[in-house]
Amino acid sequence: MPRAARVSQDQILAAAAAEFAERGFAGARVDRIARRARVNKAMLYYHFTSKQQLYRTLLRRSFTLASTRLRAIADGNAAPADKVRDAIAAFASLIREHAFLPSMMLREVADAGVHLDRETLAALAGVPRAFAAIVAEGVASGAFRDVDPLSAYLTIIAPVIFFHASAPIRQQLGAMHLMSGTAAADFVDHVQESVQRAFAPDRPLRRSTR
Amino acid sequence: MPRAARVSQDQILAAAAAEFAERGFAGARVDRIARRARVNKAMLYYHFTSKQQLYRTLLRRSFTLASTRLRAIADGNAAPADKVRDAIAAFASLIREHAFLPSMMLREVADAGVHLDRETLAALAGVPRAFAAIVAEGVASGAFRDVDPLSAYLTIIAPVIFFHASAPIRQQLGAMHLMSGTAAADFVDHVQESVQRAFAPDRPLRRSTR
DNA sequence: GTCTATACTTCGATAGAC
DNA sequence: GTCTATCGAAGTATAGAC
Repeated sequence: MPRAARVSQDQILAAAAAEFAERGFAGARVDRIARRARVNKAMLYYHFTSKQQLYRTLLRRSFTLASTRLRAIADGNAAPADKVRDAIAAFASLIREHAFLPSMMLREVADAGVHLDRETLAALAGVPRAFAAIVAEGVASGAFRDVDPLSAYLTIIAPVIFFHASAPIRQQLGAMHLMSGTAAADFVDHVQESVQRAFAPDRPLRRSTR
Repeated sequence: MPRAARVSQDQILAAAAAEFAERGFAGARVDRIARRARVNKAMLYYHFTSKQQLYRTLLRRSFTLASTRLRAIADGNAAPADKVRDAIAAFASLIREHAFLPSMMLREVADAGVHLDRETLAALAGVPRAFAAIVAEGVASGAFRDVDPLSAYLTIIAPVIFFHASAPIRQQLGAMHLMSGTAAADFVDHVQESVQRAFAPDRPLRRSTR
């Protein structure tokens, strides 16, 4: 692919990510995406079939990346508690790299996935699947109490996503003196610590040799 | 207010709640709201000034109700751990009564609160404020370890909202054999249990007399 | 209070020149 | 590959009869 085309495509994807995160699929305006990408609308439609395809491309890439990284952690040989710690850190890292993800995820969840095709939905499902493998391993080995893997996933991913996506509204409430602030790093620490305690078995085992 | 008007207004509010929850503010169509309410569009604009006012009215009512109930729990004389339990149960109850809330909250958080006026934002802020009072009391009395009240709130409200709002997409993933299911009651139990463990002090105190 | 009809605007997408 | 101009559909909101 020629360099110029690649540049345009990346500009469009970055602009679309920002627009979709801020406004959602229905609220996003193709004109605004083109303007933000500094290309005209016809150029956008030259590279991408439709608003929907642009949207799907963005999410599919992120889901695949998240899934790959999480699977690598799950397949490692660390203790389950450490894998969970690493998984939470991995979510936080991914969000730092793909700042549009939290907002887009909240919106797509609320939209029941209607904008996603089969392939993108499958990529999405790979994330909880990989995380659940970690939890199941920990439960089986006695490192965790008997927690439901999917519930465990949701109690972790929801706060992390929600915290990041809610930064703007929390900032606004802060400016109105209606809410105090919490730093992102402190929040991730809180989740890390809370999850370790929440998953710990009633009579903690001595860490087994591996 | 005449009975007929009241009926129309309630029909419109109920229809709007469903439409906004399914599609979000930008995706919601006034025509669809009117059709769902079985009134025509002019009737809707007779009772409500605009799509936006309808939206705000819905959320302000829910926020105020949530805030009132939570404040009642916070002001009670139960032990902090029990107040937290009651608060989580109260969130679950409110959601059962206002099924549109989880989805609308996710969307509004992603939208940074742009559709809300000052009054509605203040009502929203009352919810974490009331919950934080419970946590602060528990931390002060030694019933909880030193958790940040706002972080504590987010780690509870996010999973509860996310779980409910994600029911449709999880069901779809289940139908595609990409994810297994979890019952709502089981999930609330998981949150209850996890939070008690996450908040517990390192050396649990004997329950103090009051 | 309730309706039909429609004004006015904005959007996604495309045509066609270069 | 990139542009300007524009089409047709769909949206919010209102006018005005009853």
